[in-house]
Amino acid sequence: MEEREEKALSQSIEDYLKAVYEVETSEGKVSTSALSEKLGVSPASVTNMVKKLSERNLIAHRRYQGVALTTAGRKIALEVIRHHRLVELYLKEALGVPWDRVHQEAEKWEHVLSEDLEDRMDEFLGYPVADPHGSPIPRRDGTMPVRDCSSLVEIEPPVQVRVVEVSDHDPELLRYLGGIGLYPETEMTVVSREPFKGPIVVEFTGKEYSIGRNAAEYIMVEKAAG
Amino acid sequence: MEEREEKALSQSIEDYLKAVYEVETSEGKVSTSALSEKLGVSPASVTNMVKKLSERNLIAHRRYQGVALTTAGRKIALEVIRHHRLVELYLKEALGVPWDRVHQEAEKWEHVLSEDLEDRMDEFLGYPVADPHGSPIPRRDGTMPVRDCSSLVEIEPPVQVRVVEVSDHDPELLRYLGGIGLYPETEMTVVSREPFKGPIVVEFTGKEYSIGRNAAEYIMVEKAAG
DNA sequence: AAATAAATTTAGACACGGCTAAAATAATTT
DNA sequence: AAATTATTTTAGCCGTGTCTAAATTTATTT
Repeated sequence: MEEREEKALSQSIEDYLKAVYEVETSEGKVSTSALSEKLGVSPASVTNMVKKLSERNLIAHRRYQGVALTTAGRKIALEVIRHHRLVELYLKEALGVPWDRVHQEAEKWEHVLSEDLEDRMDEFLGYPVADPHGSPIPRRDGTMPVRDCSSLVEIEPPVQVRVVEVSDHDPELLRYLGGIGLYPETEMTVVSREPFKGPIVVEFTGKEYSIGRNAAEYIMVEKAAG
Repeated sequence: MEEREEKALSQSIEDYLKAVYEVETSEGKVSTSALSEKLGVSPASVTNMVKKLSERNLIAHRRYQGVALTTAGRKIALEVIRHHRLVELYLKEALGVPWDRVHQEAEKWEHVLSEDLEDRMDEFLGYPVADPHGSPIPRRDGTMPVRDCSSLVEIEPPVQVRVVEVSDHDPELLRYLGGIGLYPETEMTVVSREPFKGPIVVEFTGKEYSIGRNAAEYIMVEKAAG
């Protein structure tokens, strides 16, 4: 019986919380400048908003030291991400939107999806655990599936791997990978890793492909046939 | 080569233009207070916004006299309404959302639907001409299908009619009508119209129903088997 | 036609979420 | 350790879209 108001959150607030979660996950620390870059706003705007979110107890802020999500903030971030990833998969499965475009659409849809429609999409999709890029979909209870995978650049060839996830940060990369048929679930052999930051050579469906380090960095894999 | 900027319109602006269109259609004249009521904002706010829309040449405004859409404004209003109605039908057909709830969801979705997704939904639905309540869906070219129908209260019994449209302004009414199986396309006989503002008696699927004037007012029909 | 009532507009304020420029703090060089 | 650079915060401004209270115009009574 405290001040549980369940007040509607603005799209901006949802975007900030999601960004904090994502930076927290990929960088560990969440600096003002990292958020500024991620959200495409000025550092001053971030500081401004951080103050508000911290007054609302959605994040914790130590001046000049960066921010971290509170439990309440993390819950909301995960809800937004769940919406985002469910929508991505829904758009691909139900409406045939190509995987390099679902992200952009989901950025808007994630903010207008009711719980009822979330459930309907979830059911339609058969309670999926990952979006079209292989990113895990947070569960309804606000927990995130944990996985064990590593970047393709860290793999010691030769070995058999399965693609788990591909970063969706660059549509161009997605089109390239889609073009050669490399998706999550694809099983392939890592043939070699060329020296001097050369490409990683992989083989699947009978063909060999040379994948540059830049691209390989964004491909997460796990050892196949464990 | 004038000042065609294709600037993104805010959700508020879209809501105002849609409201002007709807009031224009149902009342003829569009007063500040009618918009105020429809949009749930104060009359002063309406005047304020009207000024901006009129500077943008989306509506024409004569002080103290009301507003009217310009060609540009009408085009946008119809695009928003097309989105709204396509989404309503899509939610019902693809996700099984009951017809008394699609309106509320569509109010949010209409503002985030890309042209690409509009087309995909349109195709999925087989290029429909009406939403779940029977309201006509504006065409892509910005024209509105014209129809010839009248309110059930104006019908002289006895006569055979087909339901064309049911107002979606009240979810309660929709649940009631859905409960007795009265939807657009339903064919029925208007049996009698009781005097002293009594109910209209109709018959379909072998049963008779007494429909109060209040409800009947919101049911649009056309003569069947023309 | 004058008085009253209703509708509309103006004036001024506010919350939100952005911005730039300048000040404060932290990190890195030299 | 002092100086320089980079990061973060503060201060103050702006546009959007809302509000209330007061003034104005139009409509309706009497």
